[in-house]
Amino acid sequence: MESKWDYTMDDALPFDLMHFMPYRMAAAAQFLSDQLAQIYRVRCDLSNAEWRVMAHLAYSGNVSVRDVEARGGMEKSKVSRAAARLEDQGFIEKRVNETDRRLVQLTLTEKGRSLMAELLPLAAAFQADVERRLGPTFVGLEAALDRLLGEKA
Amino acid sequence: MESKWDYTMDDALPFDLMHFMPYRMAAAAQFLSDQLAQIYRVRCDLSNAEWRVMAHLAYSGNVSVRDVEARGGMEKSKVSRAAARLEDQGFIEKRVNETDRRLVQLTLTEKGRSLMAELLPLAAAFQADVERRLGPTFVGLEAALDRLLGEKA
DNA sequence: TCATTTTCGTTGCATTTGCAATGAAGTCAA
DNA sequence: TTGACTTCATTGCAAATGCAACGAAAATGA
Repeated sequence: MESKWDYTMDDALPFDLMHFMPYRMAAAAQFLSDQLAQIYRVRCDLSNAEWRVMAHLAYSGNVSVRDVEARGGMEKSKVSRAAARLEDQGFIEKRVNETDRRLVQLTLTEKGRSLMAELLPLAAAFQADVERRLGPTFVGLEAALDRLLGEKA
Repeated sequence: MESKWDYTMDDALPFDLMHFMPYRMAAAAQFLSDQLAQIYRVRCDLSNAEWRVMAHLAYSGNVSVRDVEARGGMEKSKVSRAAARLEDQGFIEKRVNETDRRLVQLTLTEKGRSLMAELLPLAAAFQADVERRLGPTFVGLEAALDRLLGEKA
């Protein structure tokens, strides 16, 4: 009880925000995300959520809303709405999976494939640029992310 | 150099999303943020934005809205609103800086200091746990984040 | 078989967010 | 000093978000 109320800002804190991992990781993610958005926003005005759905489709061919939710860590309502917007813009097509009629299969339209044919090289170039900028530390980052994200799966 | 990033639209997997750095970094940041929130949400119901403002205050003593915006990479309106909510809850106090009356100085109240006295050890323990989980890869992660975030400053 | 439970996607609703506009305060230069 | 410009924080507003509720479809199992 005493220590709780005797806390003052003069105490040495067992905490250093600038080296706090959740903080740094969020900052780094935001940094990269902003840079990437700046790149593809020159060519189209996809939101971050829409880009991620498109990337999943380019990666996996055709997937259900559930797939994007599970593998991408996005809320299903977020995926659903991003997909609706992408369909309105004519980039993807939604159709019921005849094997399991609960599932909605998302597929790129010709227009969507055409867009990604432009965007993916930009994304690849960005990835290469990140590797270049990180230099020798890139390998260490990959190892750490493998380990961290491996815990989820 | 030939790499996994070469592709054509006819390939089954034209794009290796699972190794795309912005994607992985965002996933890792989300992962850590969720785990951290789970820890401090047992003790209070701070939003992520509110937690970040509190952390800045505990770290820096007293700061202006602008300071949190600049150093934390948060939108100033987000900071402003988080600060308003924290003031309503009695965790912080807002007062005009008499030297420059444009600035709003944020300071922890006694209640706020008390809360952080409980939360910071939990944060420190979480940091230690992350280090432990990452093992030898932790050093490499730190180096990469230094390099990446160093570009901003 | 048929009732129960689970899975999947959408939607309603309240909250949060980003962006632009605003106003107050400070700075600078003529 | 004045007037134009800049900086800081807040707020209005539209869009995005998270969560819970819902309905349709499938799986379960008795």
